[in-house]
Amino acid sequence: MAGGILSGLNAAQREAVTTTADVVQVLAPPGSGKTKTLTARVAHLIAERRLKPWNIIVCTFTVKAANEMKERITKFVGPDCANQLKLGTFHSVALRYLKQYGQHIGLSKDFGIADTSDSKAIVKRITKQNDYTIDAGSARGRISTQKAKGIDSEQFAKTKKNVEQQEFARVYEEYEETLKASNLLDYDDLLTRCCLLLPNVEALLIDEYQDTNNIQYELMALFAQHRNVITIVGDPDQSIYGFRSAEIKNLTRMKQQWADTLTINLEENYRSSGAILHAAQHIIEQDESRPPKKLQATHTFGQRPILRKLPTAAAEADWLVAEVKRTQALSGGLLQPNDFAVLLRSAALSRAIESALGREGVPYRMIGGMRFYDRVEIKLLIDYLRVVDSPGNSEAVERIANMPPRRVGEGTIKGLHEEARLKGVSLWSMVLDVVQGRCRSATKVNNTSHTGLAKFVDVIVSAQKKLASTAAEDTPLVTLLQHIIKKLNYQDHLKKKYADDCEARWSNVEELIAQTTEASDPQQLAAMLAEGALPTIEGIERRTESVTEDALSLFLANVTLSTAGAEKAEQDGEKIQQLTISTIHGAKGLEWPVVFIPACYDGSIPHSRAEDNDEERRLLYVGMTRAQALLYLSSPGRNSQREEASMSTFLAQPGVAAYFEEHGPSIATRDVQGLAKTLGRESPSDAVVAESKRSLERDEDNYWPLTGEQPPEELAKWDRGKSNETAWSIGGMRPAAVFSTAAVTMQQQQDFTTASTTIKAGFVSAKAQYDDILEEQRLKKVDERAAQAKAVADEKPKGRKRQIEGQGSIASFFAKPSTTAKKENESCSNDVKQHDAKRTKIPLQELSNVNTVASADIANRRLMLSHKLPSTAPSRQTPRPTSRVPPAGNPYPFSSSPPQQDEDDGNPTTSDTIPTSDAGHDETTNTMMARPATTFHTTSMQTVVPQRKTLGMRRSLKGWNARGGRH
DNA sequence: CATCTCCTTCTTTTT
DNA sequence: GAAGGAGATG
Repeated sequence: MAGGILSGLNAAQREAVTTTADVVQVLAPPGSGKTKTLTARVAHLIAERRLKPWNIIVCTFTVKAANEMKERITKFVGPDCANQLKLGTFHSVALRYLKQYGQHIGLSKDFGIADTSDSKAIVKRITKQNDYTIDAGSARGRISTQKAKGIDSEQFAKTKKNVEQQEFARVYEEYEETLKASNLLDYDDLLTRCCLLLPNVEALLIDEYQDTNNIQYELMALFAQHRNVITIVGDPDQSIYGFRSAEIKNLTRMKQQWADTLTINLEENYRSSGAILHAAQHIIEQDESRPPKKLQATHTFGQRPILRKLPTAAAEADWLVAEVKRTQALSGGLLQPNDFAVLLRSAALSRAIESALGREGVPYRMIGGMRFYDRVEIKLLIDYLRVVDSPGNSEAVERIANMPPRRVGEGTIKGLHEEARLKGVSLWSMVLDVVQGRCRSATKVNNTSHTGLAKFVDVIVSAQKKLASTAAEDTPLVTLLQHIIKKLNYQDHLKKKYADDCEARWSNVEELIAQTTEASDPQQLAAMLAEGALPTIEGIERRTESVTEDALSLFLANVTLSTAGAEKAEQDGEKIQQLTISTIHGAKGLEWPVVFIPACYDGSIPHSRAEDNDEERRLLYVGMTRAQALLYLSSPGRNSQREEASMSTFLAQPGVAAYFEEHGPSIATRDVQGLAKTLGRESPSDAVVAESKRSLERDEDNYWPLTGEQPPEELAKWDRGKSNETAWSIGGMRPAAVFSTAAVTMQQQQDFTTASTTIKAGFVSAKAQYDDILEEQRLKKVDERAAQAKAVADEKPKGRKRQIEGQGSIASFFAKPSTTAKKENESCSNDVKQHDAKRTKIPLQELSNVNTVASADIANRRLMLSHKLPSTAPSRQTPRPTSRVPPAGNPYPFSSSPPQQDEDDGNPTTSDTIPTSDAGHDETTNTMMARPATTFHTTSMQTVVPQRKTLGMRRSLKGWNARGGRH
């Protein structure tokens, strides 16, 4: 077993996995096997240290990372064991504790989670009502910041200084009051409240530790306080969540608090080609305040990354798509759409690219950006469900009371809401009173409004009845949703309101139905409840509700905490090959063979509103280091609003250009072999390459001038107006040159006429000629740099350094339990004192006692339910063949392993291979909290739009095409 | 009083 | 493309 856990790990990784030190910091730069190390450590703790999985917490920052983590751990320990881990995002782990034990800190079990729109609406109402001058948006941000620091509204009010701060203090207080009245917790509350619970476990592991904020740090200390077994992995260079109050300082803070912290540095990169790594390294080293760090490439130098100038955002998108097709063809199918990712600073930049992809028929999917649940047509239905679940949520009630329109106006609703607030009741009960004539409202409600409200009440009440009367076996969630949809005449409403794209919107609704269907599946349902449930603790009461109600509120909680966007599509059980578009933030922890980072202009990266340019630089670094074999950066001379844009300062620095090519690679046979090696794949035969090459219009990146100007063909197009014939098809280039006198343009012109035959532009032939020499020089440079880096590193104790053993200042935080032995099933003393009245302690004793009993129970139940799990588990007893079995072909090498291990075979069937860049797809198979949110799309996407090539969920292509055509 | 339509403005990153 | 405002219409 141990051999299995450790196989494929290098010395430093092994040390991190097996160390007996309790507190471990693993500093893991990009591609150094961070996740692999963390998952192996979990497996080790279970297998060797005999920790019980339910006493281990694994925290990640994103749902995606949680899913991937779970999948990988499952490979080590099997699904049953993996399911018992408390694994998830900080927020979801906290949620589980709160749902279970929240009553001990005065939370009712059915609290809801306030999403962004709730918070926004609340703050806005407060500022408007009181005529505060403070901006609602920034106030919201400040509240979050305060909470992340652990400062509650009372505390803040005490320290208030100037008038402005007093005003903010009032907003903060009122905001908190409103949440309380509505029985809501916001995202930050999940963490702060969980801190009051003082949960206790045996081991805690945290991924992407550099992104923790103060509250999360506190939570970490609390989770771990009993045993102090903490393993974190992180990398200060990849800290990109400062806007969410992440504190890189938490790394040193941790070392101070636990003086015996063992620090392990991972220093080998198994992901990227040397050329990419060097370029990225050069960028990150522009930050002089950053301590120098060693990062050794293990791959060959490969292709230099590309830094390309294009005239406009639209041209950039066209060029990008052309490069995708070109590299795909020239690699002879070595690269598939799945291998490509477009990473963006902000989601809004995707439009031009989506439309270009759509035009060219390249299938793609979008991660991040507009979330599925945030789409108006979906959000509305979710709001209905939320109100059915907890009518006390006045924000949701206000949003849906007149939606679809029932002739109840803004004035009426706002009036009632205000009146309700003054009376200290919920808007819902106010509305109910008015409709049922129980009391007269001060607000005038005319007849039409009254009937409108009555209709609204009817929808909710009848839905509630439906929910109460539906047995668990009867798929309560779908039934409920269907009921609401019917009552609202929802399809008609969509038709009326969104005449032009109502089909797309309706298909989203069908998607939602499909999701709730999945979530209503008795197995899923039971699993969801089991996952959510922590072991029952004797003597501590747990409110039990009806299964159906539990299911609804859990479903809604998952919706709020999930980032699910448009996801995978399958056809005939095969996953469709798709290019990925993602924000850089959303791409953290992932990797692709080919990465494009377009829109590298000032104002985008670094973003014009960014406060911390160093963080923006790190963001670029994170983006660049996602690439394995090919990396393209580009910048348009004009942004999408046609304003002038200049190259990102990070890339315009002197010296940077040396790390980049100015245009896409020629991709000769040798290059294809190089790519294949970096990716650990089989190199295609020359014949195959030659064949696929034939489909190409041009086999070099020589259409767009390197200067970033428009090519003559484009000018000719402009000249001719809206002809949709392509320039080359009519040989109409004669007059075009007149528009430009630039030599480059002329050359392009020449080159262009012959590009499809033999003559190449100058830069191409030059490149071909000197290729070998260059490669040699590069390799030399790599060695030099490596030597330099080594010299620097050697000044300090090499690699990891061990710090003094001994007890630090843990006591400064909380009392340490008397027993510290780590024997299994140890029943520790009952007398963990409760000296902090504010905190409800859940002594470990209870957890472990109960766990030993309840766990068997849970294990059994899970055994039964575990078939939903992917067949990626090591077991051979593959469950029923689902369409989710990973495709047999085309996986990616497990990039974070030392190369020698899988050097000789890029063979998909090795247990060490994993479809890495496919992570999004594989989300389906994960059910961390039986997350229906990420388990959809397999069904309806294909039934609804089976024919479409573009499977991205944006529905705006029409508009853009129309606009594009107008030029 | 409610609704519709047309207009402008603004779009960072995530739980 | 979405949210918010203004102004006309029902």
